[in-house]
Amino acid sequence: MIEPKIKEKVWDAGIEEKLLEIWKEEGLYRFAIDESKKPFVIDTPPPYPSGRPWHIGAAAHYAQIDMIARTARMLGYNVYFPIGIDRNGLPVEIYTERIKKVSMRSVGRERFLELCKSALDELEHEMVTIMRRLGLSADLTNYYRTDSEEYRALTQATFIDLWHKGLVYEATRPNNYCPDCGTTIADAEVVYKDLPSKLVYIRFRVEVEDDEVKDDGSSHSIKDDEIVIATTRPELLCSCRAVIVNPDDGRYKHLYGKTAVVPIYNTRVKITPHPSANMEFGSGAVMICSYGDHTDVQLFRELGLQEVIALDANGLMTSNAGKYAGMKVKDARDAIIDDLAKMGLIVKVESIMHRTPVCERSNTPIEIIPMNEFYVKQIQFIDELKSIANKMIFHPEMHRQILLNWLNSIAIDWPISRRRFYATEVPIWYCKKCGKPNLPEKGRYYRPWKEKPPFSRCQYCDGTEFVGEERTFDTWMDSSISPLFISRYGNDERFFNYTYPATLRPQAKDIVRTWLHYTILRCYQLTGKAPFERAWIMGYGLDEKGERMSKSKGNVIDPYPVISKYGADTFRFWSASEVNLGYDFRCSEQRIAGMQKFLTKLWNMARFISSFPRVEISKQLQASDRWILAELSLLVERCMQGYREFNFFVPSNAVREFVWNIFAPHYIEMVKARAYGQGFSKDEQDAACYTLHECLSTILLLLAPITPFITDHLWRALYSSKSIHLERFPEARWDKGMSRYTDAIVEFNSMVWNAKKGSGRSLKDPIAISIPDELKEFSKDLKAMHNIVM
RNA sequence: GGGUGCGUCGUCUAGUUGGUUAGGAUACCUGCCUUACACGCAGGUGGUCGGCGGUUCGAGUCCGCCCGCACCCA
Repeated sequence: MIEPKIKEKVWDAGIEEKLLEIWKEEGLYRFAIDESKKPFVIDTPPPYPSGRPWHIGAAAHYAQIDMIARTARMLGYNVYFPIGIDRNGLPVEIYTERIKKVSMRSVGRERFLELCKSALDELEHEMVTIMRRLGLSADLTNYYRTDSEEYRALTQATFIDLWHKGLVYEATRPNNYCPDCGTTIADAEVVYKDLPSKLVYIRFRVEVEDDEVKDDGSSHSIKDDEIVIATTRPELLCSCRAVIVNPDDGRYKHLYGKTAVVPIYNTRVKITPHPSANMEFGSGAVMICSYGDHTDVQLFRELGLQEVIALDANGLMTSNAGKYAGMKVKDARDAIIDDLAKMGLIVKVESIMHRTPVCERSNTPIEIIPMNEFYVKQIQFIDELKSIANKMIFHPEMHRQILLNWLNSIAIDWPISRRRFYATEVPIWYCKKCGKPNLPEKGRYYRPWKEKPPFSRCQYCDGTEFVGEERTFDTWMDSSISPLFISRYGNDERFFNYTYPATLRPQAKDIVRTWLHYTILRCYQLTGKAPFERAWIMGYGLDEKGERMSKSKGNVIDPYPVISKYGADTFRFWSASEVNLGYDFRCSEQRIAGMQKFLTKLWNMARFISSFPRVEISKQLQASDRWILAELSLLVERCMQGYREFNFFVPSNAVREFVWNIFAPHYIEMVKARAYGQGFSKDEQDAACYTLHECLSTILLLLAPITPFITDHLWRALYSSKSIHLERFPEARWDKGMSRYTDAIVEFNSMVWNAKKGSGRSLKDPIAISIPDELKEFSKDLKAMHNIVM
């Protein structure tokens, strides 16, 4: 009896830790410019540490990004796979305020920054640990942070560039404002939620002029009519400047051009037909206020109305609201409904669910308030961005539409300044004398709120005193230049030329309108090129019932214990074989656990094959050998189709199917006796040994990007002193013609097993059965396999 | 309300230009220690392909309407 080289009966995930050490020592995944090889640059998403635990869906996501890197290496590319951590902006500030129980504006800027930093360090540690444990083939000792001086200096440098190109401007205009976060936010940061709300029907008096000259000599008299408007924002009554009704709405035709009088404030406003009034909603008559929503903003512009600011930056009513000045929105609303009711002007109040715009970070309903902010121009680039979006390769193709939809819906330029602290500072000092903005030279990191300017004289007048800008940038100003940072834009020309544009941007579906869009915009503005050739878009991880995980639902799965328990390869194989690229996927621990079985199967198959010598070449291949090699070639082709699309669902399932349904039950059983040399010649035995190893080594190579641990361990144990991760993918080099026998072989074997089972015999008992003519070539192996006697 | 995408056994899915009894995995059930593996082997239950119409000799596949889910925008 021949001893297998591999002793253990199951794959021990503990070996993974040892392999991680070996890989680190060998420096397998170091990157260096090599002009002779084509680069493959992955613009890896820097994950955002915004709470514990990290999302198991994100872990699955990063496992797949690593498969992209390993696939590209095995395709022969020089792979650059940087890792970063995104550490700027609102989410971490809100997390810090909650965890450390402080308020940003009362604790002091300097102290708040320290608290954010320590919160980030803790969260970051967890993410890096998981990425390392998953076996990410990146240099994890050398990852970047978007809040480093180097990164922020680049953000500021690119801002300074845009400024000089005339792509940045400052303007006061109505914008989304989150009273809770105390800052302007971009449309991309606004989400809509159905919230319970009151729809209030209010009577407006309408003046009806009668020009008839009366007998008594008076020129005209006033006869009153009324119109009932429906609104969810009665507290904005003071800023009402028009009432609109739908032109198709027969109820109000007689009131066109008439004047309505706003209750309480007695403002006289025109009643105008306009298609944006929805006849079915409320009374069909809508009051236009500055500003209840985006339609109001648009109508004020369109109708040339004068805005009345009803709310201030703290979300309190302004003096324009009269007696309600200083009240919070909610209190003012209640008070005004009360007063209107006393005046008999409320027709009714309905409870409705209203689609309310809220701040995606704090969940607070946003207000639209005119504030002075910096903007990056994007409207004028939309046609070019669409053409880039149409040329870029999308995996999967269907997600191109998410970006196009967003580009089609963009209505305003991008407001980039924020009234927050933990972010990259807007690098501007204002001259105290003339008030004009002075920008520093790009090159280093500036903090105008605490530093003196790097210049002594105003570039516009002879002023020598300056005041630093206090605002910071939107986080996406930083993350949108990741392809420039990783390619050392502006720092290392040779490196930049080799690595920019990146080859592929992997990312999640929910940040297409932010990260994907802003990156293309910014990099195009700065370099004139799209930042990457391909966008690879993954869905969300849901819980086992298909619901989104959230802390309040209590259905969050912590990835780390799952990975430690079952091993990284099990987790990775689950991710590859269960997650269809671009679709949302369910995360079930039970199903992850089930994937262990495949690794054990692979392990034991390798263990069995390892008892036979690897024969270099065989000239005596038997029919069974040529048949399985034909199937092997088909398998290689199928896998490579998946790998070329970076869709790991295809190769993982193809290999599993081949191993479990064809190779192990049919081929291995057919050649067992021959491999042991029982009743066969040495040449025939060699042919079996050769073929077994040929199949196993090919299977290992085909699985290497997906399960890098077990494949490398087996590769080193059986085939090489070097890592499998230095190898190329195998080629389909066997004639595929013999695969025409597959169905007949499977059917015949099944028939024999059933016959034995049906007659109560053990599988090793002899059986008298005739082999079909078409399988004549295989009869020697089949007889030995089933113990067929004539 | 509008737009976009999606909808195949409980779950993950295959299904090529429309062509026999819709294939596999997982879960479940029933037998089996057959010298790699009981984390195994063999066998089995389970699907009116979201619904209704239409085109066709024939539709999971093409067309229309509707329903559900997700995202985006009013």
